[in-house]
Amino acid sequence: MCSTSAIADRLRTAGLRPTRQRLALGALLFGGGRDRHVTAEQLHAEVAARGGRVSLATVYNALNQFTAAGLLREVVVGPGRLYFDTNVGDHHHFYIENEGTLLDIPADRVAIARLPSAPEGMRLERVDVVVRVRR
Amino acid sequence: MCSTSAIADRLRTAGLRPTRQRLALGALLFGGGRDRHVTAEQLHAEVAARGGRVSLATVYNALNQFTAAGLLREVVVGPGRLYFDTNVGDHHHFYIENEGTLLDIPADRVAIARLPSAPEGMRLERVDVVVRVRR
DNA sequence: ATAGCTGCAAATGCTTTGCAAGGCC
DNA sequence: GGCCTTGCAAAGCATTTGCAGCTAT
Repeated sequence: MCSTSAIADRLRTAGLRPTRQRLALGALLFGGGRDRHVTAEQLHAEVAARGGRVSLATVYNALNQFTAAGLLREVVVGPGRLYFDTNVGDHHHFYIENEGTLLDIPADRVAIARLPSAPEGMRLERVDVVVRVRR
Repeated sequence: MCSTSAIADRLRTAGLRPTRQRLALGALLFGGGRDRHVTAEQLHAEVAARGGRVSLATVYNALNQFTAAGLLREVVVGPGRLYFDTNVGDHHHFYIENEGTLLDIPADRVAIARLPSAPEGMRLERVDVVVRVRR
């Protein structure tokens, strides 16, 4: 269920060539079965720790391409703190400020009532709820 | 109600010396009577447009000091997009993505039901709701 | 007088880009 | 082969910091 070929298929379906680098990153991101929140830096370190050789620029490029393809979602919690979330479904986040850690909050655990409608002529893109906590 | 001396008092109360630079910034931020959302860059340009001379570094420092003193609140909507909000009360935001504009949503226009409690041993800091829209 | 500010420029941190070399179809 | 990718290094932004000189109290 998380073989290399499954990831290759996933990339191909998204219109991305399954190169060695993208497969390595994809395996780390999607191969574990559970959802992840990573920064480019973290992912780069992980690949390196497993003996992979992918430049940081390529990690950034790949993450952006994965995001554009709908395989990932960006989560912004602070200036200069861009996370990529493998959970692209509807959900929200806890952000542990003094650790820099993100935790998913399933969409059905948060109910937003009485959200004002988007201003005149605007299309709603997404609603992000970030619950900031501190240990 | 928005004289220079009122702003000077506000700064003094916050433990900040009412210097020429902080008064100029304070007048732009708090003098208009209505709430504002600005970036350091924008505010710097505004001061310059009125003939004021304040360095960008000082604008950043002042905004951070105002925030620490509870006069402003930071709003993060994207990486490298740090806004300062003169409305320090409980409320949320519309973010118009293709304009880079923020709009306040009064707290009583949004009701968050069933928010999961903070994980074990964590103290809730704040809940940020950003409604991303696009024109 | 003196502790606190300011300005400048340099440093920092994160992310993007340009371009030549390499790899997938 | 041809076009997409990669790697490296350099550029780009937003923000912070170090330090000498200035200023409010």
